[in-house]
Amino acid sequence: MRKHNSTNALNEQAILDQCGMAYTLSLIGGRWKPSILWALIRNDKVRYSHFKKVIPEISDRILALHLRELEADKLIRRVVYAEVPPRVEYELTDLGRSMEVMLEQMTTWGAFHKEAVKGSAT
Amino acid sequence: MRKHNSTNALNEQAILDQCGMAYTLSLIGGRWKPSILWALIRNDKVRYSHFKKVIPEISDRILALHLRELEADKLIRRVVYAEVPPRVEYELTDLGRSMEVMLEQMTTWGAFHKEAVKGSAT
DNA sequence: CAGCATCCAATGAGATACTG
DNA sequence: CAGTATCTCATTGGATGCTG
Repeated sequence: MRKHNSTNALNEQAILDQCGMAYTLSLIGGRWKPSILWALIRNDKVRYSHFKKVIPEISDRILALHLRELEADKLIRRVVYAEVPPRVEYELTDLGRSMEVMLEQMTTWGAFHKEAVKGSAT
Repeated sequence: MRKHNSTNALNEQAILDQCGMAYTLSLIGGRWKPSILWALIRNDKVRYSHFKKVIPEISDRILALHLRELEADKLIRRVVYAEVPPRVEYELTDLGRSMEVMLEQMTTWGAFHKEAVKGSAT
C-alpha cells in the first residue's frame, strides 16, 4: 500500500500523545523557532522587522509561518497597532515565559555537550 | 540562483553555531529520538529487538539510523556481544545520562503546556 | 511594514527486500 | 537477531513576487 494517508503524520500524533517530551519538541522544533524564541526572551517586544534584523537569513514565509504556529500554541502574543504604517509587535505569553528555564537549560546542556564531544567524551 | 548547495543546510549550520538551544534540538530532534532516549532512560540496557517492542511503529531503517546518530553524538553506547545469536545492547553514556534532567523538564513542561492550552491559556 | 501565495528544492521518514 | 540497501513519498524550508 503506497498511498496511505501519511504514516508519518499518524506516527507523529501517536508519539505526541504518549510522550510529553516529543510534544515539547514539536512546539519548539521548527528550524527557526529557537531563534525566534530566543529573540523574544531577550527583548520584551519584538517587531516583525526586528526579527528580520536579528535573523537575517530567515524568509518572510517561514518567519510568518513560525510566528503563527507559536501564536497558535499560545507561546507568543501578537499585538497589532492599527496605525498608518502598520505595526505589529510580538511578545511572550505567560506560557511562553514559563519555558525560559527549560530553554536555558537546553542551551547550557548544548554547550556542555558540544564541549564534551569535542574533547574525549564517553 | 536556484542551485546553491542547500541554503537549508547552511542555515542550519549557522543556527547550530550561534545557539546552543538549536544545537540541543538537533541532537534529540529526530521523529523517534525522544522515544528511543526515553526507553534508554527507563531501562539500563536495551536490545535492538526491545526497541521494536516498545516502539512498534518504527521501521528498521529509522531505528538503526537514529541509533547510529545518537551513537555518533556520544549519547548512547553500542555494546556488541559476538555470540551465536547476535546480541547488541544499547545504553546511555554519561553524556546521555546528563540530559535526563533536561528531558524530564521537557516532559513536565510539555504536560504543563498541554494542560494550559486545553484550558484557557493566556 | 507586515505578510500571504505560489512554486520548487532538500531533507527526513517509511516500505520492502535482502544479508552476516 | 540485528541490521543494510534501495526506492519512494511526505513534510519542511526557501525564493520570489504581490498586497493591504
